[in-house]
Amino acid sequence: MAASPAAQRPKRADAVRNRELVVDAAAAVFAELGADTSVESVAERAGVGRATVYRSFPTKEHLLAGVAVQRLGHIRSLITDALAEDDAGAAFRRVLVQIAELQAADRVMLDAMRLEAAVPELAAARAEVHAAFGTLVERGRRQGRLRADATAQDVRIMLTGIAHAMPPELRHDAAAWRRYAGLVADALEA
Amino acid sequence: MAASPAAQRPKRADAVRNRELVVDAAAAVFAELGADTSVESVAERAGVGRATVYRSFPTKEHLLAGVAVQRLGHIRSLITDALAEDDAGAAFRRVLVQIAELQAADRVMLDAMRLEAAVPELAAARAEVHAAFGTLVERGRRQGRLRADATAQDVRIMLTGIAHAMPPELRHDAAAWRRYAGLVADALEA
Amino acid sequence: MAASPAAQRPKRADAVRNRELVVDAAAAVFAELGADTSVESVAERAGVGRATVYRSFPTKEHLLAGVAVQRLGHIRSLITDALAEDDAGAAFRRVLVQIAELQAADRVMLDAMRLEAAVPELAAARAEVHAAFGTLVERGRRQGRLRADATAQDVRIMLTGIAHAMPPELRHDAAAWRRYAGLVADALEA
Amino acid sequence: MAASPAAQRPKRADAVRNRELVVDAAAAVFAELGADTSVESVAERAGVGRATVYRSFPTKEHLLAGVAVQRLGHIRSLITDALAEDDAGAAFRRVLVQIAELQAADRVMLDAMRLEAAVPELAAARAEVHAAFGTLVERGRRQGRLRADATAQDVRIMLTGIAHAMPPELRHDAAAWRRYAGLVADALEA
DNA sequence: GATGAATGAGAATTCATTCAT
DNA sequence: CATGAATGAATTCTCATTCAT
Repeated sequence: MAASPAAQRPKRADAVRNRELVVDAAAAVFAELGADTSVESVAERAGVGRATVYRSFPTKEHLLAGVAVQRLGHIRSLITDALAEDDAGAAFRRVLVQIAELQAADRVMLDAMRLEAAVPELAAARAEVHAAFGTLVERGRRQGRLRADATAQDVRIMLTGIAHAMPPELRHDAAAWRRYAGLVADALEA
Repeated sequence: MAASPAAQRPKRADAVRNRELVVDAAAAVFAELGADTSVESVAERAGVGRATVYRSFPTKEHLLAGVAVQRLGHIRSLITDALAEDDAGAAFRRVLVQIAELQAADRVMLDAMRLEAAVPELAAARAEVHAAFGTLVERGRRQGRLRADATAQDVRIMLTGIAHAMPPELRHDAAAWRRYAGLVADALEA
Repeated sequence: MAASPAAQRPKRADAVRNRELVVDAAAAVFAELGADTSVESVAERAGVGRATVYRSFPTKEHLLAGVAVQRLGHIRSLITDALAEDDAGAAFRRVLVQIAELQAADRVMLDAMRLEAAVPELAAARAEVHAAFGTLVERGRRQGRLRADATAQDVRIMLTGIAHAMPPELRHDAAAWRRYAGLVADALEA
Repeated sequence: MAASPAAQRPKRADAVRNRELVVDAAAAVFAELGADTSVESVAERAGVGRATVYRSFPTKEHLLAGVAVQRLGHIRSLITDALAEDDAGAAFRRVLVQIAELQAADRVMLDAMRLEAAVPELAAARAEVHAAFGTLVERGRRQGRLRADATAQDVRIMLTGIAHAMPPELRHDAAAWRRYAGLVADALEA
């Protein structure tokens, strides 16, 4: 019965559409050229004026955060799916691969991770993913599939790290990604 | 046997000294504040004028490359030492830890790694380290201590990646670094 | 006798109401924060959309002029009242104080005064006030209460000037205002 | 024997010259068009690049302050001269006229006065002028030439105020300025 | 008729790099 | 040779104003 918190301003259809256009463009541009690419180029890619970007995102930082939130949402759903599985070890390994594939060809996440959580939505999204991952890792440990000291943070550090260090020619090589995800899994398994 | 004087530019003593001052300053500043810190601040730290920096390095990119070359030299010597050891497995693990410690609190290397090898010295230094690492890994494989598909590139990707993804509060935590180096070693051991 | 409907635009009741809402909001906002505050904030204060402001005022300049006209109307009525009094000297002094009080805490008028009279209503309102003041001063002179060379313009320059130069901590100090109005009167009295 | 405080960086001749060029240009431009004119136009008037302005003045605010300091220095010396005179009343009146003439055609000072004293040199210059004026007024009061409640602040408020309210067509009319300075003197004399 | 969205034109500021002393 | 000065090219962000719902 209570209105959903976001329902305060139902927002016009075109505004919503443009916001999405912008986030997608930002995701693409930042992924390709790094987070210090100009807002101008994001606007161009989105096919809107520079100022339109600023309508949806008061600051470049917010824009970056917006991209990160989107992506974290995706990751979150991957983990949720994995939690529905019985075999925690297999699920863990699969999620790693999926995330790795997601991050292929993408330089955004780490830049976004360096952001102080000045943007509340980003902090929230991070916390959610971290919690979900925590559950997944915990289950793996309890089933004896992961080493006792494995943490969600380990996963994050290693995976996002690899994503960043990946040389350009391997960025789109799914097999390579699968292999590195596997190595990480190996490192963390009991 | 002597090269023509003009071609070799024997370089005056103070020029050499200044070059070193500048590289060291750049290493320090970039490590602390990231590679997009201004050339001005590097000059200031070095105690020289801005233009003096440009005398030794025609471009900011060259400066960054200079820092990377210095660092790669250091890493190279670590590997060389390791190659003198008998136990390839132990040596490998130790080098990982050493490198990890080197990279603690340092944001330069990855930025430098992203550099296209426009600067020849950088390409050379990279190749050298890569080769040395290749030898080390190869020995480890032959001794059956590393998995058959382990490569020098794996090490680079995982280590530098972790260095970048490391959250600030762990950056200076040597124990954490040792732990992650260990995880990488675990992942690559047979 | 009735003008053609299109030419006169009899204006709907709500349109009129909105116009007033907007002028009042503009008066408040500009007084508080100066004339270079955004149209957006005026709209917000008025509780209407930005575009609604532009319906009543084709330009920000017109909006500023609107505020000035309103205020000049007020001043005008003060002078009219004064003209009904017998003692021109006392009346003059009283009006000065009243105007001073009006302008306390208000940064609009001078900004508005700098406006070229591109807006006809503003020119008209100015002329009216000027004329009324002229009459008042003239009477004072004829009664021998004001110096022979005193003009309405003197009053305007000194009063609005003081209003602008008044330091913030005195802006709301009615006693200080009364004092300065008195000084101006002293300067202009015979 | 001690080096003068400013002697820390003797500054190159061309730098000094340019700084003056810039201040003068700023004084002219701001006087003519108001303090919200772009830095660009100041640079253009000075015949230098925009960034050159920023070399001498880290901020537009500093630039404005610089202009104000220059002007306050001038005013200060006028007052100092006046203090050397015997007849405080005449001296007072003369200074008012001189200052008025100085401020003719100038919109800067008031804008500068609104500046929070974020720039220390400005605060100092203000304090100095204020103190000197205080002495002058005090002397006038003691000689019975000025009213007992006259203050340096009164002078500042009235004079700078008038400067601001002066209509454009009178801005360059020295006679008008003399007249208004006289009115202020009248207002403040015993 | 009213609104929120979109936008182009600036504005301040920073920085890598080149030049005159 | 070394330096500080100068600069043009970007970059982030703001705002008056016009448009589509």
